[in-house]
Amino acid sequence: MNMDIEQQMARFKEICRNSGAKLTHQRMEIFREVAQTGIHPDAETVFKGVRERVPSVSIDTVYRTLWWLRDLGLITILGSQHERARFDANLSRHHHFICTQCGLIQDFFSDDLNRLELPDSIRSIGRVEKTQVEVKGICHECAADDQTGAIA
Amino acid sequence: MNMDIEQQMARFKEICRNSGAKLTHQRMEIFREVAQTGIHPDAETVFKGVRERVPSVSIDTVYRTLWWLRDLGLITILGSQHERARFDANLSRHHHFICTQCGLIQDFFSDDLNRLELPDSIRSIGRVEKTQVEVKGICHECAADDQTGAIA
DNA sequence: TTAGGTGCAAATTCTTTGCACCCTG
DNA sequence: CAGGGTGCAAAGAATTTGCACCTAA
Repeated sequence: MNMDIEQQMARFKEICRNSGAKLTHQRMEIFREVAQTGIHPDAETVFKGVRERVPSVSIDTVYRTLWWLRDLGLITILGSQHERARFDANLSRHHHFICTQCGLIQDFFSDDLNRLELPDSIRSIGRVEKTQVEVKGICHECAADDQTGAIA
Repeated sequence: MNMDIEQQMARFKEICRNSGAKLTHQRMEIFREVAQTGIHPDAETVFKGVRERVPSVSIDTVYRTLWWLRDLGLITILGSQHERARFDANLSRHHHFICTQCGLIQDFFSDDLNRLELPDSIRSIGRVEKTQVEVKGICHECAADDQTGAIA
């Protein structure tokens, strides 16, 4: 189901090299930490784990590296992005489209999606209270902005 | 699809009264602000909106009220909870079970869910890059802790 | 060698808390 | 009138930044 850790490390090294970035000890250990755990750690947790192997590592390097890994597409971030809490008063059954560029969260509705069947394996994890589909992508407005040729 | 705003306000007032809490001007306007917008605002955005109508309101009241509204079940919070960014190196297709009590995020897999059909309405929002199912609930460990009778 | 990367410490930004005063019930 | 709720200001977290030194290539 998941890539072998050494396979992931190899892929990481290759992408890193290709991007022209330096392959430092810290970067390798930070990526390894995220890749080898299944717990979806936050920055602090990654930091503590890496520090066991690289005692001199600093929290700001962990942050810088995590965002850099995201930019390279080697890791993803849960939630809308690396964003603050956002609130929703719509209690009716709905789903979310999240623009990964501007942070827009747009509701959408679908009876089909409301009827989703979850796999049995869920029961071994816990009691389900709510199921929602989360779609990530680029909203039309951001797509247009990109074309209009902003700085990039 | 969505409750009418005045209907929502009425429901809010009732739940508020039933809970024994006071129905203050601030609380009403903060709830109204979240309920009347579709943009899933963050705390700062709610604050700015409410301040137009209640200039004296303070940001800490907004935070306190938002968490209180969540506790009453009148609003929900997007993302795992009101939590920090969390990272994921598993790039293969998977879905998440999120425990709303302890913050556990557990991956699960399902070919059926991978084959989800999104409604056409999605196309009017933007270009889809990734679709994931997010299941929220209480994990077995938390459920067990609750029984063992902690403080509550 | 040398440009990018790191660690440190300080700055920001976001969120929470203590406390005196205020207002709903 | 009483007790919960609010605003203020200050404290605490979480995250980012400037800068001098370090190190992979």
